[in-house]
Amino acid sequence: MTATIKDVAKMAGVSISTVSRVINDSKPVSSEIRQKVLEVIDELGYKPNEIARTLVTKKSFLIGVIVTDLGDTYIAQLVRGIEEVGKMYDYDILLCSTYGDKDTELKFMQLLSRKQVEGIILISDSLDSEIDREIKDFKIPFVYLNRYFYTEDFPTVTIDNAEAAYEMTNYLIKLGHENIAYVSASQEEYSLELLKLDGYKKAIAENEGLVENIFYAKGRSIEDGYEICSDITESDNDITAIFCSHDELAIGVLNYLYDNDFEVPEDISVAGYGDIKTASIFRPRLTTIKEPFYDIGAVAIRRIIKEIKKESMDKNTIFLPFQIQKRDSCAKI
Amino acid sequence: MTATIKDVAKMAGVSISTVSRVINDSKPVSSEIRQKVLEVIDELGYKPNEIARTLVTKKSFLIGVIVTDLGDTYIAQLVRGIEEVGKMYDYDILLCSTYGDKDTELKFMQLLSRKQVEGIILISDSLDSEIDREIKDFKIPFVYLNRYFYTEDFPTVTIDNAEAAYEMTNYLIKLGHENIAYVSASQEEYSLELLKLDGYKKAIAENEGLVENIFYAKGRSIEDGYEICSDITESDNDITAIFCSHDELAIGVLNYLYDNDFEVPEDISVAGYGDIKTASIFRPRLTTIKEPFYDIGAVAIRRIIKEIKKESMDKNTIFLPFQIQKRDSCAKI
DNA sequence: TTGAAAGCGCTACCAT
DNA sequence: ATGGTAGCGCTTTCAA
Repeated sequence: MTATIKDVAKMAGVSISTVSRVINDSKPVSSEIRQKVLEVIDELGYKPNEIARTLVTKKSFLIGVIVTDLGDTYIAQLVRGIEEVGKMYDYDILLCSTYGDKDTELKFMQLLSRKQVEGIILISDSLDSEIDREIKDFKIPFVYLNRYFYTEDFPTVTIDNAEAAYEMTNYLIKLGHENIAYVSASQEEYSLELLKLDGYKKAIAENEGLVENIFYAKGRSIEDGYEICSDITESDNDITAIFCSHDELAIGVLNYLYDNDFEVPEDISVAGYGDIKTASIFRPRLTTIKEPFYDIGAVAIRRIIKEIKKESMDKNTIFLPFQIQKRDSCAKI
Repeated sequence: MTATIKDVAKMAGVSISTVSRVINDSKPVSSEIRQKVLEVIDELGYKPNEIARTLVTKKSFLIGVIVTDLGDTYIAQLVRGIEEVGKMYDYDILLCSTYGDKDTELKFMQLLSRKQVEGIILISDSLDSEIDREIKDFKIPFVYLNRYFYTEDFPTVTIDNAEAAYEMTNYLIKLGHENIAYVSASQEEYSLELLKLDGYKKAIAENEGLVENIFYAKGRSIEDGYEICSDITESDNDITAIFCSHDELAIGVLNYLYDNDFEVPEDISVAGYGDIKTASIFRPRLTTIKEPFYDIGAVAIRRIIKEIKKESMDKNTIFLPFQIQKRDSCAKI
């Protein structure tokens, strides 16, 4: 079997306390003995059992991360940020995918709690009151991340969505566009869509002569964008720019335009929201709002670790800066 | 503090053994006592500490997964397969990203071993002899996954790459193409590129009158594909189809063609390899070889779990079926 | 069917 | 500076 601290102690002719001291550097040990112990450790290939260690110290150095689907590139980016910063503080990530199912979400929360994670980051599309109760019971640091809803109920990190949509709309206006369509994904309550829409409306309102052209897609997928686009091109308000509330929608729009022989940006400009990976690969490259997914993940776990270490508490919602990523899909009229 | 088995025992007026029995269903317990215990568990919100449990049972239900970068969509797909099948057997995933660094790779191997994972899946771009030694020491189930090299040294799961390239080339030939360029990523030893190239060569050789047109890109990124494409279009052998050894290269090629006013597939056909997510989103949709990444991950962890459970041993290399994914980027000449 | 107790591998406290 | 030992929360003999 694998060597334990006992084996090391025996073979080195010292007590297990001493061995513990050298591997943890917790108390002074005479250099000869330390030397000897180190040798034995090397010889035996001894590796401390972190499970046993956790049992006594209560520190698992584990953070649970529950996601809907790693296949979403923005989620993968979030997890990258979480993981990388976590590692900086010696924390490991325990990963669970729900694929949107609320029951598994809850199940994983419990599972992670039993596995003694020191914190949980939940990335999910929708809010849930059950989660609320559950997480309060655990009383471990918790952060809730998502791209679709806003909430004050949970600690979260996000960007100022209204401002972002406002700036993008203004950018389009400055480019000379007078008929700017806005494609929203839904009208649900607490939806970030509402905030984004406000930004768009505000910009339109501030510019005399401009009117709102709002379209509601069925959802927020590429297909939904594709579908709504026919409505837009067939509407009689000579639209010259389409601003979509999600990159996925924008890519659907781009695809529709491509398939129907519209030139982008010559005939029509298209802007997205998010800057998912595909946005920069696609031709034409998508002008979009860069949501700093990696950073959001990084800040989220940083927040959790701070709370674990009982350092200064951040406020519930942390806002990160965004950027208007100007690329090829938008041009002057 | 959180309730322990002791608290439950005390409050239910039974021994901890009895409580253990009811939560594990390991031995018969009279139904009244079971009832009582269950009530107390519910009241206290007791959840067994999996760490303590692991310490005695030696079963952590943890599998370590070391990846280069979750940002690669194919890796995300692999991990999805790993995670989902893992969960079916109650296994959780401990995730580590190396970003290609060999030292961290090794560090994580050790870390995971100390965290008592029951198996390790390593997804990495290159082989390493140090890993070899390390993993033999641990003697826990191990699978090595990658897209670039072949090896008999480690258990792995892959597709028949030579056959895949052979079939794709044949498909192009059947489409009427006579001057088919092949874009390879490198000429390194043990590289899968060699196998793929063999497939291409074989197909060309079997068809009288056809000649090889092989181009070597600098690497396997989108940029590399973009770059090499100018060589191809400027060569004097009237190329009508380009078969790239990676989707990323193909997308670079597509982008170059787009930027230089070539029509795909009208002027030139382009085929990829891998079927990464972007391949199906892109316009034109990329014809490519579908590597079943999700399934590869799934089979990999299945193999590990089999080994943990000491079920029948698979052979070292498991081959999965692939598919020629016919889309819009390739057409009859 | 139930309970007592040993022990998993380790840390941390108390002695010396 | 070093050793002995209790105990972390649990499972698993062994007795009763």
